[in-house]
This record gives sequence, C-alpha cells and structure tokens, in this order.
Amino acid sequence: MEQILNLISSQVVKAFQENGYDEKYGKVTLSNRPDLCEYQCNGAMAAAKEYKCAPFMISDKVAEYLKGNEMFESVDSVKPGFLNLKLNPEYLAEYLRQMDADPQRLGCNPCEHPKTIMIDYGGPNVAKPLHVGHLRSAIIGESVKRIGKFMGHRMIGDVHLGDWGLQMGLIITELKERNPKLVYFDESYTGEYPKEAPFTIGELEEIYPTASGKSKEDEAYKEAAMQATYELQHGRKGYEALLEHILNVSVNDLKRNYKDLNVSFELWKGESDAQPFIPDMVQKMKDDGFAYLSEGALVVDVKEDTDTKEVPPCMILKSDGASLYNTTDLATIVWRMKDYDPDKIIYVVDKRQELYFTQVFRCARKTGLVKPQTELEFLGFGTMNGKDGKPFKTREGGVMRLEYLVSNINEEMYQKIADNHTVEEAEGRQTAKIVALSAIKYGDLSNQASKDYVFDVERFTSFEGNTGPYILYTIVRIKSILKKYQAEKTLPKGAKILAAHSDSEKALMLELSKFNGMMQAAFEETAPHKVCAYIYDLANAFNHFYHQTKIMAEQDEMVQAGYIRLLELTKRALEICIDVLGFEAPERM
RNA sequence: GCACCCAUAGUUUAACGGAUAAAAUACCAGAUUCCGGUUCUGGGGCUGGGGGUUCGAUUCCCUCUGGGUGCACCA
Repeated sequence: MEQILNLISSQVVKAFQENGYDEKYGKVTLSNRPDLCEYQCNGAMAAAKEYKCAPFMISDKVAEYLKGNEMFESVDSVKPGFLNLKLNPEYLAEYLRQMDADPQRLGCNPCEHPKTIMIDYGGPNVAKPLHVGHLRSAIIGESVKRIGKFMGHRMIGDVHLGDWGLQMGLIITELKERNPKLVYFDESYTGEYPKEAPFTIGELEEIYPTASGKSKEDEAYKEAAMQATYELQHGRKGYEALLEHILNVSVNDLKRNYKDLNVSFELWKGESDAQPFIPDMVQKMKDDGFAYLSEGALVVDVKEDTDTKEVPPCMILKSDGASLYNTTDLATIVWRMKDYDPDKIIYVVDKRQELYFTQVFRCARKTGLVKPQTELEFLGFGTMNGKDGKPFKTREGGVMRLEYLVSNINEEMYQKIADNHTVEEAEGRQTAKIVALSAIKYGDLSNQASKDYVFDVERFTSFEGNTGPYILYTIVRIKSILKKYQAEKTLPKGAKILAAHSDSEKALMLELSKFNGMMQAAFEETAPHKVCAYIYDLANAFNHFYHQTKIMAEQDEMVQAGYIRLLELTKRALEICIDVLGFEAPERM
C-alpha cells in the first residue's frame, strides 16, 4: 500500500501544478499543530519568492482547487501561507480497511529490491561471560535485523565471536598448569581426542581471569601463553582440539544467554574463521601496491583530501609481522563477500570505535575487498550509564554480568506483579520475565542509539509513562476486551472499520495509518527508536479512545463490530512493532 | 597538542529548515473516580553564550564555554 502521506502529497502536488506552480512545493508533512490540522503543506511560503507574490495568494489558490476533493474533510489556507488539511473520515476508514485486509503486514509493502544485509553485532568473547557492555549491541542489532527482515530484506546476523589471540593461549597455559597429563598436551599423541570437554563453563570463566592475572605478574607465564598461542595458530593438533572444546562450551553458554534476551544469530562465526584469508589478502594488498612498510609495520594509507581530521593509515600487520584486530576485520570482510556477497554490512559497535572503522572501511574499499557499491555502515552506540551519569557498574565498581542484571530486573518485576494481584508463582515468574525484557529493551531502544543513555531500573520497569511495560499493558488490555467480546458474541457479517465517530477515534485511526511510513523510516534510518515513539503514541491514542468510548455498552451492533475491528488492527500494529523491537507480550499481566 | 561528538522544562528524552519547541516523570492547585493503569484541567522553558545564512534556525555555518571520546603495533 502507498503511504498515506504520499497519497495526500500527490493530490496537493497536482493542485500546485494545475495552478501553475512547481510540483516541488506540494510536499505535505505531518502537522506539528494537531489543534489546527492533521497534515500540512508549507510550500506556498517557499514558492512565494519564485513567483513574486504573497504566500497566501498561492495557498489560497491551491486550497480553492482542493475544495471538494473527497480525500479531505477540510482544506484551509492560513495566515502567512500554510495549507492545513484534515482527512475525510470515510477516506481514512477505507485506508484502514485495506490495512486490515493484510494482517501480516498491515499494508507495509516489502521492498521491491530485497538486499542481502549482514549485520555484525554481539561481539562476545569466548570464555568470558557477557557483561552489560554487550547489552546494547545485542538489543540494537537484533532490532535493526528484525526491522530489515520485516521490510523484506535478507538479513544475516553474525555474532562475530572474539575467539582469537592471546586469550586462547592463556587458557591453554592455565589448563596445562593444572592438569599437564591431559592428552591434549602430549605431542606424540595421535589418537582421537575425547568428545567431552575437560572443563565446564563455570571453570572456564574462572580459568581465564586467573590466567590473565598471572600473565601480568609472571613474565615466564606470559611467555608460555604466547608460545601456546603461536602453536595453536600454527596447527598444533592438541591445542586445536582444546580450542574446539573452549568454543563449544562457551558458545553453548552464550546461546543460552542470548536466548534469554530473545536474541539469535544466523551465523556464529568468529575471528578465527577469518584467519585463513589473511595471507592471500595481505599478499594482494602488497602486490597491488596499496600496502607499504611504515615504522616497521605494514600499512595502507586511507586519508582523503576532504578530511577535516587526521586519519592515520590503516595498519595491516604489526612490525613483528603478526596480525591484529584490523587484519581480522578486513579478512572477515573477505569471507563475507566470498560467501554472501552482501549489498551492505552493518556494524553495531560502541561509537568509540568510529575512527577505527572509518579506517577499516576505507581500506576495504581502496584495496577492492568490497565492490564499489557495497555499503559499509557503522552504527555506533553510546554508553549505558547508571543513574549517576557514569558508566554502569556494580556497587563494588566492577563490570556487571549481564545475567545478574537481567535476573535482578526479573526479580523486581516479579515483586511488582505479585504485589498487584495474586498469581500462581510459576505464571508470575514467566510473566515477569517477559515484562522485564520489554522494560530493558524498550528502555534502551527508545533512545537514539548513538547517544549515551541512563539505565534507570525504576523508570524502565514502571507500568506508567513511556516504558515497555506500559506498551505491553495496553496490548494485554486490548486482548482482554477482545476476549470479553468474543465470549458474548461473534462478529456480525460485514463487520468493518467505520468512519470515526469521535475525535479520539479519528486520532487513533490517524495514528494507525502512519504504520507503513514509520516502519520504512525506521529501516532507512536504522532507527528503532522511531518504532518506540510510534507505539507509544499509538498506545496513548488507543487508551484515550478506550476511555472515551463505551465499547461493550454500544447498542448499534455494526458500530460495535467496527470498534472491535479497529481494536484488532491496533493490536496487530502494536504486536508487529514489539516483535521488530525484539520482545513480546504476555497473555495476562 | 590535534580532532570529533554532545549540550533542550528540576530530571529522562522527542522534534524532514516551518506556526505557540513535544512527551514522560517529579512537584503544586482543583475536579472526577461506571468495562483492568483512574481520568481531566491548570502552573512553570529567553533550546549553554555570542554572531551569521534564510521570508523562517533546536536543526545549517563560524566562535566561545562546559562535558564526553578518539588520536597506528590493545581488542
């Protein structure tokens, strides 16, 4: 379905043209003065200069032309030269009926040319628990992915594990220290390695920090870890088997954690998967004359004439010849292009890495790792701060494990629900979990991703105000009304959404009609916060309508049925939106 | 030192270059309380300061102040 804004615009554009004005002045926008009108066009003021006449002369003529157009209830030309428009309620109702006929998409057309878009988010390290720093990437990335999917694109989420480098050597070294008799350390061993990992996730999470601590104090220990890293990277069988165990154990745990967040990835690739592509890539960069030695390191210049800031060269290899983060990220682009040839890759990463990614992107483009038309997008997010405005920490000042954060909020939400009314413990827990997730995600996503934001548990978990729970509450309330209606009667034949009977009903309908435009904007601007803003307005419009309308007491059967259809449509819109945001509504709460 | 980002009610956040800058929350005053958050009304803002572009600026440009961040062998 065409966006309602475009339908309106096309009429106004036509009116401008028919009166001899350029079509560019006919652009219609949403009114920012809802007390005066629903849609507006400010083109007359801009056109005044070109046509050398007072703006209202133009708006008057256009308004006169549009009088009688069945799309509008009223068309007013106001003071300096505003064109104020109100939609015909019947026209609006017909638009909603078309949305209603398409319950999966509500008239939001899938894009005509689907793209393959890879999205790199998550970025956890193996053998280390997720902490709050991983939260934003997971939440934002998942939502961006779902929005893209809804718009019809092929979205491929890649977790991009941190599974390469010294950390692996450290773990291996510590394991050897504790249990040198394991077959993995016997270089003469040629048999099959055990399927069972010689450690649990709990042990792994303890081994890594221990080893990391030791290496900082003990030079010999560090040497050993580096040696182990080297051997691992050069194909020592026992170590490779260990790496596989570490990965398996870790990934299983990560999957469980992400599942609790309603986050999933199509690909569980890691930095290690990129390593095989490094030698050829580096060689080619050298052969093509892009890479050269600078201060001993191999680099590619990426500065451009238009730069206002200094962009240092992109380092490909360290002066000791070893690879680094850049190398891995570039090689990752290599396999992504080879395996998926994406039209676009989006990186959902802490915004502090912006300069770094600028270098990587430019380097990839310059050296031909990607096609000229392949888009590389950096979606940098801000820091999640505590109420004091400083980065979120535990009371002791350490990094908080994500699991703890989530279970704390689950608990808080459970208390809130249990206080409100009596529920079975099991059901209450389940509901609390669902609602708590909405609190966390909505609290995050309602902010612009690039900005820092304050994680305020009190506010986010409130059932009032601009929060996830409030949205869920509204959905649950609609469900409850629908159930009540269905318990009493069935929808009569020919039931359909009717022209609005009241201002609040029309306001709700107008809000619903914005659905497809909103979703498209959210996708194009990779802006989940627009979805949040929309459902908040929609929920408010519904609650306002609900409060002013006695639905169950309505005498006219068809009017009542129209209300029910409107409620169903509202419910669908809200449900689709929270789904793309990455959470869901319970049956009751 | 060089550069980038941010600055909006007490607080947390919105606003394709457009009218009287919008919500939430907190607070104060009043009314209402019949289907699951009671609801409604009213009160409070020189968009950090100063310039400029424009018919018109929170938005674009310059500058100052204040905060954050980044500046090759960490990821």
